[in-house]
Amino acid sequence: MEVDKFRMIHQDIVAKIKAGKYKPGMYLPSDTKLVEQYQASRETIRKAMMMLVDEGYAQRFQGKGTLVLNYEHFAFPISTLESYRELVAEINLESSNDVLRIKSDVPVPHVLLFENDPLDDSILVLRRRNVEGKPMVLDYDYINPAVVDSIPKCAAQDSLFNYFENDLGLKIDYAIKHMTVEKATGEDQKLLMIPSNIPIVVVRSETHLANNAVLSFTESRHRADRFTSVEFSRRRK
Amino acid sequence: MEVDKFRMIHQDIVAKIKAGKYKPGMYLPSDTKLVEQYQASRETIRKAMMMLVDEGYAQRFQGKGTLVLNYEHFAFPISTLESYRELVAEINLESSNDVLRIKSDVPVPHVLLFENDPLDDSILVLRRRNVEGKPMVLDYDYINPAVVDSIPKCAAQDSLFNYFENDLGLKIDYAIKHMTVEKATGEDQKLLMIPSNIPIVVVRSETHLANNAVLSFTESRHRADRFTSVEFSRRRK
DNA sequence: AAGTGGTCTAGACCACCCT
DNA sequence: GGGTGGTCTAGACCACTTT
Repeated sequence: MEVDKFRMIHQDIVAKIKAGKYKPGMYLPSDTKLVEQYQASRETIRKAMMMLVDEGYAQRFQGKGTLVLNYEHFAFPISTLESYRELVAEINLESSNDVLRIKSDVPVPHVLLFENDPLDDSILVLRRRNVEGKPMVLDYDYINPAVVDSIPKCAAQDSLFNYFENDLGLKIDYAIKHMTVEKATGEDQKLLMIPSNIPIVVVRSETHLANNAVLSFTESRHRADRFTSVEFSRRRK
Repeated sequence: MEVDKFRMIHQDIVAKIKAGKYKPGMYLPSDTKLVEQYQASRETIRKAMMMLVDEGYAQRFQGKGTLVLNYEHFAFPISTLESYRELVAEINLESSNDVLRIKSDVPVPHVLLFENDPLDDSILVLRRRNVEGKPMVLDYDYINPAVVDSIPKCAAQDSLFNYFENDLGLKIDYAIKHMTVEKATGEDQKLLMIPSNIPIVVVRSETHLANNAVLSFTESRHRADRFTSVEFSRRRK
């Protein structure tokens, strides 16, 4: 799948960390050794290493080496653009997906339009995410009909990200996400089966493709009492 | 300040974007032109450009050029390791800071210890952040006494980040942040002057230095009805 | 002194977009 | 075909840590 050398090296090392071949607290082989091992130039090795550092897998020390960190890679990081399926797969949670509505020609609610992006009437996909059998999240996806013709129910059932990337060949690139905490609406209470006093963590996002076109506007509504997010952040100066 | 060439170039371009010399929708000069302009090699130019891309300032298109994006750099991104002062300064909000408590030999609450990091009794700094005169956030900082001897009140009043980085010369590197939504405690209600039905966004973090030592454990408690977070996220594959 | 990572270079080849 | 960005190389010099 991966064709670039530095990506392959990165993937290989991540796999070895996950497999426990490189454990937290250990030092990775030095750049020079990796140059040997992967038959690559040092800058290529460094590119792979910098990705590990960015993701919180490792930390580099001048004169010493590259330390494997013990940051746990799980639990809903809102700033990482990953699909729900990828996330729950990583934490080994049992989860299911109810497709509650697929409807064309739906206008995008005004609150979701952060910028003045015009968008024709969208395709709305409403899904409920259940973890361990309990309703956790409502996802309202308003999809750009100029990019995607229609959504087969099985795609929504499985994973929209998968459908967009693998079936349609779209390249998802970045998103801007706004997070707030709001009171549960009547629909929240009904669909998530919660009392009115449980607040909702609302994440509204605008997802763009590599060609910068808007793919979708999404509103994710999480029951706040079960919501957790873990972020790894590096200081930028 | 900046000594590295690629950092200087990056800073220079960011400054030009902020000054409106490069506007959203415009293309930046090509790599080749920037090589000329800054008298640098192309890889050095690319390093600076990749930083812009990571931060959401720009997007690169093969065969076309580097487009300036109109992502707004403001509002509390919880995943960016920035100090409160840096953030509010960027949004031009009037804000103040009440130092409510500075106390030594305080044990770190158990909920803040994500990993099994042992830490001697810490220095607790409790502050209240007010925006436009209204209490918004309570910050409990439990600082590692092995790294920092004591906290002068004026440092807490101004900015702990500033004090650590500029006065003590510490190099802050990364943090792991956990976010949840919880009920307001009695202390929250009293200090933030809110009724009991307003929930609290709680961000618990563990901040590390460049030498990987733990600098502090922090618990930030935001009144949820005023909390907003904006994140820029790129897809990693 | 030897080994580590951090930066920078000059050059190469490729894939892509436009005219 | 000429310009753009994406990848990769081989080599250089530096700052830092360890022996």
